Amino acid sequence: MVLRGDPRNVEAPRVAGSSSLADDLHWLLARLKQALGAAEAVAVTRQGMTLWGYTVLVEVVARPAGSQLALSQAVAVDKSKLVAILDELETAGLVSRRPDPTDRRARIVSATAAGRRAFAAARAEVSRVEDEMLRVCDDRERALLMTLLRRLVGGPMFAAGAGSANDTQCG
Amino acid sequence: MVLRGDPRNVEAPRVAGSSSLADDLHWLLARLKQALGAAEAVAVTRQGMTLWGYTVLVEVVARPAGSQLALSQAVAVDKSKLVAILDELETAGLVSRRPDPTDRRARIVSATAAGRRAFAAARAEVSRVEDEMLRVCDDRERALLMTLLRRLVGGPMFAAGAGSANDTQCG
DNA sequence: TATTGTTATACTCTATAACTATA
DNA sequence: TATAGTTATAGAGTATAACAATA
Repeated sequence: MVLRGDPRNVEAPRVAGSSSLADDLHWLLARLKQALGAAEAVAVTRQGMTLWGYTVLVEVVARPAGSQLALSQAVAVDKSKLVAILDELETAGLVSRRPDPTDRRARIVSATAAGRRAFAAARAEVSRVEDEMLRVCDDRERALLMTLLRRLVGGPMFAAGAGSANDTQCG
Repeated sequence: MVLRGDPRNVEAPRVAGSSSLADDLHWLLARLKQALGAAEAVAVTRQGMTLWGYTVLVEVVARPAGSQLALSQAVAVDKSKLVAILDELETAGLVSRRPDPTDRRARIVSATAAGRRAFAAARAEVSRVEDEMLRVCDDRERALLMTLLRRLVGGPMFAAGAGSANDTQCG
C-alpha cells in the first residue's frame, strides 16, 4: 500500500541549517514507540496479556513489589491505572495480590508460577520483535543504543523535582 | 515529591538472564517520548501552536506539500487527523492552503512568513528541550544516537508492506 | 471507478478527584 | 492527618467509515 513515514524524510537535511522530521527527536521516538508497541501488542496478546500487563509483569517478575504504590512508581503509571492492569493479570492467574502482614493497607504483588511461565513466553516473543526493529544495527550499535536510552531515562528530565509527573503510555 | 521511573530500574540486570524495564526497548521509548513530548508541548504552546501543529510545520517548512495526502504520509498521520491540525495552523495564520491549479482536488500547503517565524522560534525552544534531555550524552554519543534512531525509522518495520499502518502519536 | 479533502461518530485511553480502610 | 488501594467520571485523543468534489 502506501508508505507511512516516507523514507525521503529519513535523509539528512539537504541544506545546511534546514531540518526535517528525521532530525526531530520527539517524532523519531513517537514513531518508533508506536510501531514497536503495535507489534508487541500482537505478540503478547498471544500469551493472554495486554502490553500494559506485560510491562507490569516485567517489573513484578524482576522484583516482587511490596505495595502497588511502589510498583506504580517503578513502572511510572498512576496507581489508579495500575489497579485495572493488576485486575487483568490477577484474573488471568498471572499475579497474586496478598495483604502485607506489616501494613494491612498495602498489598504485596508477586507473579504466580503460571505468570512466570507466561512472562517467559511473552518475553521471547517481544525479544523477537525487538530483534526485528534492531536488525539494522550490529551488536555493538545495539548495545550502545540501549545504553544511551537507559542513560536518558536516568537523566535530568526524570529527576525528582523535574516537572511532568506524567505517566508512561503503553496502551 | 516522588520519583517516577525509579532509578533502581535503570541499572543493568543484577542476575545474568534476568531482566528489568531498563532493558525493555518499548518502555524506554514510551517513557522518553512521553517526557519529551510533555516538555515540548509546553514550549511550542508559547509560540501559539500544539505539538502536532509543530510537527506538521517541521515538514511543511522543510518542503511545501503538493497535497495534504502527501503531507499526511510524510508525517505518518491519518489524512483526516491532518485536516484538524491544518485548520489550527491556518486559523493561526501559520500555513496557507491553496488549490493546486493542476488538480483541483488537491491543496498545496505551505508556511506563511509568520509561520516560518513562529516555527523558527518554536524550533529554538524545542532544541533547548532536546538539549536538556540529551545533556547526559557527549556530542559524539548524541550524533550516534540520532543516527541510529533515524536508521531504525528507515528499517524493516516501516517498509512498504510491513503491517501496522498506525499513526504516530504526538497528542 | 479511483482519489482528495472533509465530516461524523464510536471508541479507547487518560487524567482527576473522591471515597474506604488503615496507619 | 496522611497513606494504600479502589472506583467513578469527564475529557482528550484515536480510528473508521462515509461523503462531496474532482480526476
